[in-house]
Amino acid sequence: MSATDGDIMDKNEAADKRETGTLGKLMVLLDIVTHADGPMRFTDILAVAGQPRGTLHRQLGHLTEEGLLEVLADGRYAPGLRLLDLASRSWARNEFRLIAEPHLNALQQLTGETVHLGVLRGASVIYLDKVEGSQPVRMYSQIGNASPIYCTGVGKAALSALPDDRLDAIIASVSFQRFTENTLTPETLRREIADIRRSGNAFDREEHEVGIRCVAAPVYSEDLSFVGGVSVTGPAYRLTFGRLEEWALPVRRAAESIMSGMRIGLGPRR
Amino acid sequence: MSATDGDIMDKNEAADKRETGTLGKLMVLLDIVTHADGPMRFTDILAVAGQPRGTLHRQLGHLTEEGLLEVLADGRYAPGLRLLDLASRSWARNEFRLIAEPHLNALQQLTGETVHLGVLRGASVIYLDKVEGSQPVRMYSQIGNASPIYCTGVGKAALSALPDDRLDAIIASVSFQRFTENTLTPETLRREIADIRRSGNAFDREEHEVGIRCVAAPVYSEDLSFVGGVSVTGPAYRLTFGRLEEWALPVRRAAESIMSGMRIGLGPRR
DNA sequence: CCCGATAGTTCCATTATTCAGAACTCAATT
DNA sequence: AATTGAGTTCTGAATAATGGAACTATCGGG
Repeated sequence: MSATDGDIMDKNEAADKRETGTLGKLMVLLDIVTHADGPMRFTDILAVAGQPRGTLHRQLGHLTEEGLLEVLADGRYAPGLRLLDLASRSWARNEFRLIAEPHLNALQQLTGETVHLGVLRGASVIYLDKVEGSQPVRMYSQIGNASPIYCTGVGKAALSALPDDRLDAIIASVSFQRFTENTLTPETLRREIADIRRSGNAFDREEHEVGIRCVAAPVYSEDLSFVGGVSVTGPAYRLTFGRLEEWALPVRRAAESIMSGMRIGLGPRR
Repeated sequence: MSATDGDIMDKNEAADKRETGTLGKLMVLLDIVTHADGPMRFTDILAVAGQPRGTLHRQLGHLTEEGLLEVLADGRYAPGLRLLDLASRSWARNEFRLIAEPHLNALQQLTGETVHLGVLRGASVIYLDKVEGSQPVRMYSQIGNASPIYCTGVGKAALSALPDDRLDAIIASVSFQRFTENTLTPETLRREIADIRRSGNAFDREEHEVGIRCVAAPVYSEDLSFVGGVSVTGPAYRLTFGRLEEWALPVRRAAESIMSGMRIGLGPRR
């Protein structure tokens, strides 16, 4: 009851209001640089960071010394390699991923299509793992990516596991972008969530990308400290609606296996 | 005058002496947690961090709020998902990786084996990219992983591009661990570096992992702001010594293509 | 039920870092 | 030579981090 209660007291959980002292300010800078289209010059960062020049200079210096940023030969700043090292370690040892791995492989074997494991974080889904059919994993091609909740199978599956208040909070906080003709709106999303809760499966019918469909099922821990989903994704010509229905059960089964694995693997230590 | 002149005169650039203010202290903690075998309790961290409890508590709190760490249901700390997100962004836009990608693919097509791109960072090699062959052989290699310099093809190739003083400094700073019967020692490494400088190719003859061999070639920018290498890696039964020789040239060619790509892609902006 | 031990959290005066803005250097332009 | 733009360094003043101790919670016996 202590660590988990992500109480919904604040509606304004906007990414802008941070209260993490010095670290928070530095992370804002790191975000600016990693989110940019390419390397940024000092002046470019200065313009968006809204900090005095002297201050910014020292901050970037610190980030660079720690390897979180890198200074290119021309003086521009780019994300640093230290990030890759940190991430690869955190990925390799992630408990949820390790527990899910065999089940993802099994599901991949069964379907022959790409299998994803994603987790809800804030109002996005972050992909924790993926098992591809013919081609092996291109690690960061997808893993680590943050994707919208409302138009991915995993995202919708995850949402269906949340209590209504948290669901409402998230829907309210997201701005719905229309990626394809089928992309949901807040209203249609709510209706779908109700369906998913009933059937146990979420579908993505070309809602994010034309030609891509998927079946997903929610995966969550009892205390909702982990909320995510598994999915099978593939091209529309292979994933006919019949196929989607056919694989709905196996996907659900995989999700359940992962969840029981989590109870065994994580439960005893509480 | 003492505070400012942080000239590069100090030889003792051991990883312990950081001068990055508050950020440095936090990064030490982040390293502790990401390098651990598993999630750590508060007290575990306290023991190795050597900080007062109150201080440590606040620091961990800040790291957690920023998503760099995560608190599990039982209170233990694990690396946070924010790291994955940051890394995936920095990876996707990495200039060197983007320039090298097509050449890595070509090399993979030609050889059918796994191709790596790695970069020197301090006394380790960090893998920036990997293109796997169609037959997945499970081996220790992952993007973002930091591996030892002295027993990987990419590592040795990278070393060969360095001037002697930097080479010496690195060799002196590394503790040589014996992974297999063939793992090099400081002396044999120096001899090999000389060979690599002459021939343009580095080899790994089961020096890191039994049954795994590789051919590599150095890739570096003119000003040595980028020092790394490309390699073709595979199981010993396929990568006979004859094969290694046969692929030495194509690997060198790929390295050269990447370097000329770097001159075009990165040069003009300097 | 109470005791002691272990684990984690909060408080607050002290101290060290960070801050902001101006002054400075350096190089490219006119 | 003078001007602009880009980046770096310096300073007292403001702020955030520090560390020690006091506090709470949880657990395992006796």
